[in-house]
This record gives sequence, structure tokens and C-alpha cells, in this order.
Amino acid sequence: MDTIVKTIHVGFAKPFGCHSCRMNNLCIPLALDTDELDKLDQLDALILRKNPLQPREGVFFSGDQFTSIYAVRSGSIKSFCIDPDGREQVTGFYLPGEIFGWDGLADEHYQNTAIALETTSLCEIPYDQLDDLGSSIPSIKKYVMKLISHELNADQRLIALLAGNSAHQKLASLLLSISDRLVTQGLSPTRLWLPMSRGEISNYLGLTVETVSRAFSHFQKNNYLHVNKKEIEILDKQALRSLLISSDDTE
Amino acid sequence: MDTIVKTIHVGFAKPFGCHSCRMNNLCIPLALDTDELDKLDQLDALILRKNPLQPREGVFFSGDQFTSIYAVRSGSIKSFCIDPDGREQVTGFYLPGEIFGWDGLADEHYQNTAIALETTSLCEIPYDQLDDLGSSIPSIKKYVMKLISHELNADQRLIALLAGNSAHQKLASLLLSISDRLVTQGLSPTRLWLPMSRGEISNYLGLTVETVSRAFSHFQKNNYLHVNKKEIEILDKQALRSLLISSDDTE
DNA sequence: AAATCAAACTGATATAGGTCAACTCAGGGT
DNA sequence: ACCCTGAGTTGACCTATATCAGTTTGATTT
Repeated sequence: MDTIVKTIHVGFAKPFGCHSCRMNNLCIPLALDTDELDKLDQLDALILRKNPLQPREGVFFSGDQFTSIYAVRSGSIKSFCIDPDGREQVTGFYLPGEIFGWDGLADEHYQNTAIALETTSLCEIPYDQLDDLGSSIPSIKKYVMKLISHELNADQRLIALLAGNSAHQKLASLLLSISDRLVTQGLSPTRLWLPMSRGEISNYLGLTVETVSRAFSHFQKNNYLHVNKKEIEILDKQALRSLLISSDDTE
Repeated sequence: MDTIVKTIHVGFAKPFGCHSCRMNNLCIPLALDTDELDKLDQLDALILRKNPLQPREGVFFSGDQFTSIYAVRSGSIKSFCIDPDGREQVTGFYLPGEIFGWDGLADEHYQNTAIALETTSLCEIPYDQLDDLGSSIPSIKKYVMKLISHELNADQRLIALLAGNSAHQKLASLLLSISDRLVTQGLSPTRLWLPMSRGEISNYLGLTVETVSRAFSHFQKNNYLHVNKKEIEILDKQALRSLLISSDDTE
């Protein structure tokens, strides 16, 4: 039952340097041409590799001074904000190779709080230094813009998901998204372990825990998924996909 | 009845140059210190002032090559994308002084389509040139980052709104947002003219037209608003605000 | 092993908002 | 002046999801 957990964590045993990082084709160095390895070293030099975070440990908190963006090396992160009436709203989940923390750029303070969902190791990239590096290395600068813009696009996809979809569609969409993102890490697209709780999923999707739980049960009953708590096996990806492209959710 | 329309459009009679633009404390030149007026001229030089767009006329379309960002001089813009099952999803409304088009940065193609909601004039800012200017003028570069990040924050607010709020709360939130944004233009915070249709509002908020219409009626019945089609007078802003901060929507 | 606790699941019921249908009204074209 | 047409509103009804109230399960403590 914890085999999948192990699978996810395998391969991050050597935590030093972008050159040896298994995420290096997902993370910032992607921006660099192969003949720019010396520049990779420059980037490498400014990245701080933090000690692993414990589950529920915070990376930054809403209102903190913005200093850095962060790349997930292993584990996972959730970011959330507190809306006017004090409720928590989950705004994103970040998996290995993904970068978060851009929301602090606008007014020099993070809007969101980011915490580890499990034991998680991060690379911290001080923004000022990254920015300086961008001035001398155009490919870095360009890639930084792309990363932010990607975050924008992700938010807009979430907006579309939240605004116009049923509970089944929302959950299917999240599962497919996580599956796709695991594939880019070279992991199985069908067997996945969800680092977040049902409550965090439901909050993210604008639903209640009960509805999410029932949606999981429904998918299992229809043999779309095999569900064992946070361990999910996707049995019929096509069925999940077809939920998204046609509104007739007939079953 | 069209007095408000006129009010909104007053004062944009001299469409040439950032120096004389009434939006210049909202738009890009805000980045410049007062002793940098020559730099303002450099920026000014790269901005293309387009002929006014007709209502429903497009600025760019989903899939178009990304070239520029745009600032609204007068009028208003809606941006939307088409989700997997072909439905339109409105992702933003842009009022005078606001900047849109960042979504094209990630992969060099616009994700959204942007169209004018009314007769609208824009400033087009070619991104490559803005970027070049940013290299030589740090304050411009910094401000560009802020603009993008603002867009991120706006999207995240919308996510929170969509995920965790009732129809009344969503509409109240939109009206208060528009009111606030009109204030930054020096317009009345209480009398406003909505450039978008009920259908566009409902789509943006993840509701149906009927629900939006009933919410307007409800607010009118409770003397929160006076509603006359697209012309809205906010009679009790505090009541609208209090809808957002407490879940007990008791009336 | 027993007790405790929180997360997840399930069932019964309530309700906000969706759906369908009718009506009003303001413009635009002939 | 007349008909269209489409946007907006309102009413009656229905359904997806929230709410409330258990039950089950697995992990943690004693």
C-alpha cells in the first residue's frame, strides 16, 4: 500500500546541484541551451537547497516579505489564501518539478501561505538574484516570464473548471491533471498517490468533502478508478476524459 | 439614461501621448519617477494607439501569435477562452487603465480571445520592445513584473470567489470590484454602467442568467441597489460588503 | 489490547441554483 | 407604424450538491 509512496520518492537521494537533479528537465535549466552549461552553474550557485520540510510545515505565510520562488524537488506543496470571511481557500497543489511563490511579486509580500503536504524538499531561488541573472542571460529571463505566464494559464484553467463544471467533471479533471504531471516526472500515469486530503481536494474544487467522497465512490463503482484512500489507480482514463468534453454525464 | 455612459467617456478627447493621457497614473508610466520623463518619452514612442474598436470587435483571438499587451484607454474589454467541450468561459473584464494580454506569454500564443464590449480605444504595447526597454530601465522592468503578478492575484481572487461563495456573494463581489476600479479613474463609486451583458456576468461568475437576474432583483428589493438594465446605482455599499464577510446571508 | 481521535465514507433530507417556459421591453429594419 | 429579434425578467419546477447525522476505518496513545 505504501509502494506508490516509495516510488514517488525514489531517486532524490543526491540532493546537490542542478546537474544531478532528476527534475532538471522540468525546472529552470530547461531554459538553457546545451552549450550554456556554464550558465547552469551560475544558476546552480544561487539556488539554496533547504532541509526537507516536515508534513504541514510552512514555506512562507500570507503577508511575509517576498524573497524567493521555490521549486519542488520531492514531496508536494499546497498553497492557500484566507478570504474575507476567514475561510481557507486552496489555490494550488505543486508536485516535483513545479515552481511556486510568484504570487508575492505584485506587492513584495506573499498573498498565499504555502505548506508541505508530506515530507518535502525544495530548492529556494532568491528572486532578486534570479532577476540579476536574467539581465545577463536572456534565456533565463525569457524562461522566468514563461514560468509566471504558465502559472497564469493554470489559474485560468482552474477558473474555467470552477465556473462551468459538475462535481464529477471537477474531480475527473483534477485526477487527469495530476496524472499528466506525474508522467512528466517519469512516473506511472495510472497509479498515483494523492498527497492531499479529501478536505483539501474539496476545498480546491469548490465542493464539500462528502461530494468528493461520493464522486470517488461513483468512479469506483463505474470502474473508472480503483480507490484505496489516497492511493488511486486509473482504470479507464478515456471515460474520465469523456466526462470533460461532453456535458451528458449519463450514468 | 445614457448620462452615465457619457460620464465614463468624458475626458478622453486627446488620444495622443502618455503625457496627456488621463490613465497615466494607472498604466505603465506609473513605474517612472518624475525625474525620468525622458524615459516616459521612450515608452511613449513604442506605444501604438489603435483606432477605436467597434462593439464586439476582437483585439486578438485564441491561438494568435503573441505580440503585444494592451492597455484600455476608454471603453471595456472581455477576455474568454473556449474550454474542452466548446463552451465559452469569460476570464476577465478590463476597464480603462487596465492592462491585458499577458496570457499569451507562456507559449507565444494568446490563450484567450479578447473583444470590445463597447466602442473601445486601446494602446498596444509590443512586448518585445517593452522587454528591451525593461533591460535598460529597471523601473520599467520591475513594473512589468508587477503587472503580471497583479493579474495572477486577480485570478486567484476569482478562484476564491468561484470556489466558495453563493450567487449573491459573487454578484456583490463583482459589483464592488467594478465600483472600486471606477473610483481609481475618478468616477463615481455608486453610479455605474455595466458594459457587459447579464449572460457575460453569469458566465464569468459560474452562474446562469436567471440566477444573476434574480440576484439583481433581490438586491433591488432590499434597497442595496437601484437597477435599470445596465445602469446600476449602489445604494447600500455596506450591505453588499457585509454579504462577503459573513456567511449568514439572512434575508 | 483497549481507548481515543480524525479522516473517510454513506444515508437521509434540505436547499440553492439550474432548467424550462412564458412574458415584457427596447431597438432595428422594412 | 409595424413586425422582428434578442436581452432581461419572472414563475414553476427539478436536480445536484450541501447539510446533518451516523458509521467505519486506520493510526496513535495508553
